Amino acid sequence: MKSKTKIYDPDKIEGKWQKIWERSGIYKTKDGGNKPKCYILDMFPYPSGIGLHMGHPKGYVPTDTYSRYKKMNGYNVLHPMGWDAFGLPAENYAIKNKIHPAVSVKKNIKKFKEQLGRIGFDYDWSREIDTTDPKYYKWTQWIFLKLLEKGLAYESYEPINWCPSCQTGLANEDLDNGVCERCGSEVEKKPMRQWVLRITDYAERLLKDLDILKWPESVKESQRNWIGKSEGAEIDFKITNDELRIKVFTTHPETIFGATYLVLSPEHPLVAQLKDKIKNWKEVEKYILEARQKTEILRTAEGKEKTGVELRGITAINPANQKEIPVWMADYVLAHHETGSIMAVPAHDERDRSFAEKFKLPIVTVLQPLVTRISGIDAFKHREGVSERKAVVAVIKHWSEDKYLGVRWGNTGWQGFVIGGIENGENSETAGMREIVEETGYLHPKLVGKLGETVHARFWQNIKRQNRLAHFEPVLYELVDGERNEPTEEEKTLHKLSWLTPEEMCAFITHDDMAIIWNRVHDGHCKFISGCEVSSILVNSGRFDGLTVSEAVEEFEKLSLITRTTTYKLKDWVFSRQRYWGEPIPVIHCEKCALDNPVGRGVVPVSEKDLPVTLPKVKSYAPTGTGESPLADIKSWVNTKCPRCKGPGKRETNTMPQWAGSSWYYLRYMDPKNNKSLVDKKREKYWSPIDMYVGGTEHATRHLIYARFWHKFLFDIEIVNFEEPFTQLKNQGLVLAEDGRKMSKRWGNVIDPDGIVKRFGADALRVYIMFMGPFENAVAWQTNGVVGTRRFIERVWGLQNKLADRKSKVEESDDFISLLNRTIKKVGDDISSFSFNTAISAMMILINASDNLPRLSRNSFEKILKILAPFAPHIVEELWSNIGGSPLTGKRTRKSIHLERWPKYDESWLKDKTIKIAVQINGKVRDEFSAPADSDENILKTEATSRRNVKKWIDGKEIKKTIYVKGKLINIVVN
RNA sequence: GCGCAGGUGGCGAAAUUGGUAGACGCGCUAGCCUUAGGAGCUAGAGCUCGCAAGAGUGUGGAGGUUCGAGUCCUCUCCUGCGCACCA
Repeated sequence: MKSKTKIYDPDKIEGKWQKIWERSGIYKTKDGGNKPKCYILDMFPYPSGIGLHMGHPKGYVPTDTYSRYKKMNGYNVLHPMGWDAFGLPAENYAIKNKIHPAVSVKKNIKKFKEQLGRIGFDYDWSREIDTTDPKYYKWTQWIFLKLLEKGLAYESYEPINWCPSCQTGLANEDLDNGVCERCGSEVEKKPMRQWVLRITDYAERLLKDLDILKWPESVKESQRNWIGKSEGAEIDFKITNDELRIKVFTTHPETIFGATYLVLSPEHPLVAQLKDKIKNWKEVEKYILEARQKTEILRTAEGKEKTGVELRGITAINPANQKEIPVWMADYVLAHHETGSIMAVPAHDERDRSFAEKFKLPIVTVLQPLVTRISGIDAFKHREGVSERKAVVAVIKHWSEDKYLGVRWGNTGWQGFVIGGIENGENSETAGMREIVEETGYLHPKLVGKLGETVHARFWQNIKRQNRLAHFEPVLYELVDGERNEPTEEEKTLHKLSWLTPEEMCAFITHDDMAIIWNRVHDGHCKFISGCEVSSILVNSGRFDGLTVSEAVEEFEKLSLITRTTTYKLKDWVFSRQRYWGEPIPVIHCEKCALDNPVGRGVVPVSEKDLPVTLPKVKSYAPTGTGESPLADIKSWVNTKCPRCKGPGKRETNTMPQWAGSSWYYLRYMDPKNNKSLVDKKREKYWSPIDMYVGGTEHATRHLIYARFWHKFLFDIEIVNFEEPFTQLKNQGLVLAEDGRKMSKRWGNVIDPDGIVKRFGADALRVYIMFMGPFENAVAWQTNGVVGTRRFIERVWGLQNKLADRKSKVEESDDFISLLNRTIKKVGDDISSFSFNTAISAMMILINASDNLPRLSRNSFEKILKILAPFAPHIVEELWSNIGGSPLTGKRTRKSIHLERWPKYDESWLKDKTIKIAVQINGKVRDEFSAPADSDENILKTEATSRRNVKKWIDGKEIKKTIYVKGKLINIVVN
């Protein structure tokens, strides 16, 4: 009999094992072998001076558990960690405190590593990387050289986003509603030289390959939005009496005949060229200046009220109908979007309509709905001829109630409104009057008005055995009174009439053409009905009238009226920053080479053997504000030899953005020490792609799109063997403060992981983080919750006192053994599906049950420790080692529990021996009883009906049927 | 406005995918015990009525399908996230 074990002291045992693990190297990963590989990656942290925050373990602890589980299941797991250490905070800290960023970064990394170490992760630290290490950024620069070589990096002089506070240019991705996402300053447009990466060349692939990724739908959707593909056409509008043309982009080229005016954005370059011709230049100039002063936010925040000014003296020719149309300027047209100019089709575009209405511009309808019956007896037969007919559709309102007349055509089952042909000499209104009297017998219809555009319908007329194309003119009438001629018997069988409320009418209508008309009367709630196909055909479009949208677009294209194009919202990646703390862009500017080759502007790449171009020491890290980085001041560094002509050259002084190093870091972990290549081909082939990538949602459109872009490029130049870097992605939820707000210094509600580890131990913290809610959920921190998981951990600790002696046999109940087996299965399944919270809940149930046993067998205890090992690695290692000693020698005879195999469960124990059957009467639970698992259905039913609690519900009633759900319940249906 | 997630006790949440709603944990209540602690043990608890047995009711709301609905269908309301005068 063992003596009582000492008190659980996480402080002691956790530190002890962390040291032993590190010394023994049990977490070192081999590159290769017979085991299947599994690459599990956490998004690496930016090592800020504040140290670890709760968000880090929220993501890192679950992947660590997942990693340990995979290892125990025979996988060769790569689970590395490193530092994304370039970036503004370190630089700003340097400016303020005059400490070189490299120094503070080193200090921060040390702190981060210690803090991570205290939580007990299984990282292979021999593969640690740091993006600011020249040995690392040599390869970041190398990738840039390759991009340059392939024409994917270029210098541009277009105006870019400039943050006046951070004193640097920014990419579109770095803006948050027009504001610098880092400091919140209003961003300006500033023309300056910059390096840009041609990410747009990859737009289509970046979009298409999203389909093969196992990523959260929301992240994929964000990326689709960001790429912003739109298919349409470009159309040139010639300016009247001028050689100049206005190019517009539209997603609806079929509406070209409806383009009644053009609109330029205030920034449109053509405006300057047209200045002399514009008669109201003063007014236009004022508008331009006003627009320039408004920020983008202001412009859009003003809502839907549109402003604009006509360019008097300028007109354009609509190439479709040669009509002269006015040209306007308005800020609802955005300069940076597509061509910065539009053809306005007010009849079919909401924005254009409100603009046209405000400024009294013509509105020409060029599309009308076409409904084709595609199923049922009246389905349109595409191969047969068509006879056309004009008809009126009369919607008739009741004289005193809010009801409308529904007509059912007795012989066809068709339900809708009064319909009749329009005869010679009639218009739709008069034809409708006549039809109402003829068809319904009501004598006093009053015309209310037409109901909008013609609705076309194609269907098969079964009685006449022919296709019909009907042009329905909808007209609304109201009856003055109910006076009526009694209809003939024939009429009565032909047309069954009923007065219907608007809701009833929706349900009554059988075809979409009628639904479209009804929606014009009764605003919009009528759903379209299956069996019909709704499309549009052209009208008011000259000889193209009657064509479908796709037919028209095809025709226009043939005539070169339009040029079909696909555009993307994604813009090329502005890649240079006028700051110090980043990778130097490895090129040299040479004036002599510029003369030899004006196209290349004298940009000469640093030769590969001279990489890395290291950051020099500077006196001042502060940005110069001139649009040049602080590097420009270091003459000894800037002035160098041109690698091509050996003449004098100047180094590029811009640096790369923070996203550069993180766009490929996952490859370096595979082969972190390689100084011959970025990554060894064999190793890359072995480890790629990443099987599980975990991080926060804030990287949905930047890091994840940049990294995919670089990866695809590296695939193209055959550095990597697979098109996508991260096959599976998961986002951990936020940790909110106890008050439900974000944790922030400002609110004083920050809980730091270190403090929790000190008070409760790393194992309790780990278990709590995973237990607090589903992995992806944002959940509020509760320190009391950690108390709960600490209690759980201590209960596990206490189990060693129940441990039976090696020699003595222990009888554990069937129930317990069954529970143990089921828990092994459930915990494994749950880890695989990232359902850590339910895995822990299952283990709690098991531990509670173990706690209630008088004695626990060694075998069971070991299994319990093993399934707990991925969650609470320290305590299980301690307990494992406690029971590992031989009672004779006292020597430790076993290796770490983390090198053990995941226990197997026994299928035969997963089934219950006895089952609990619930008895329902009409679906309500009234009783329950236990029975052997193999009980016959009839015996169970007999038992159920004979029970007292059941009898009182069924006595005197007729049992209509009895449903038995195997092993679960019996439902008795009575009336 | 468009798209994507979600709405279940006082709280975090479960629910084998159509079969006993609320497992597990926090908090709470009562009792016990003690080395007075952020401790342990036992019991209780969705809500309403009731001393209780029990009955009614209950997964944002309204309908529907079904012997049976948190789960499926229709409509609707609310919350979070992304995009947004996107041509």
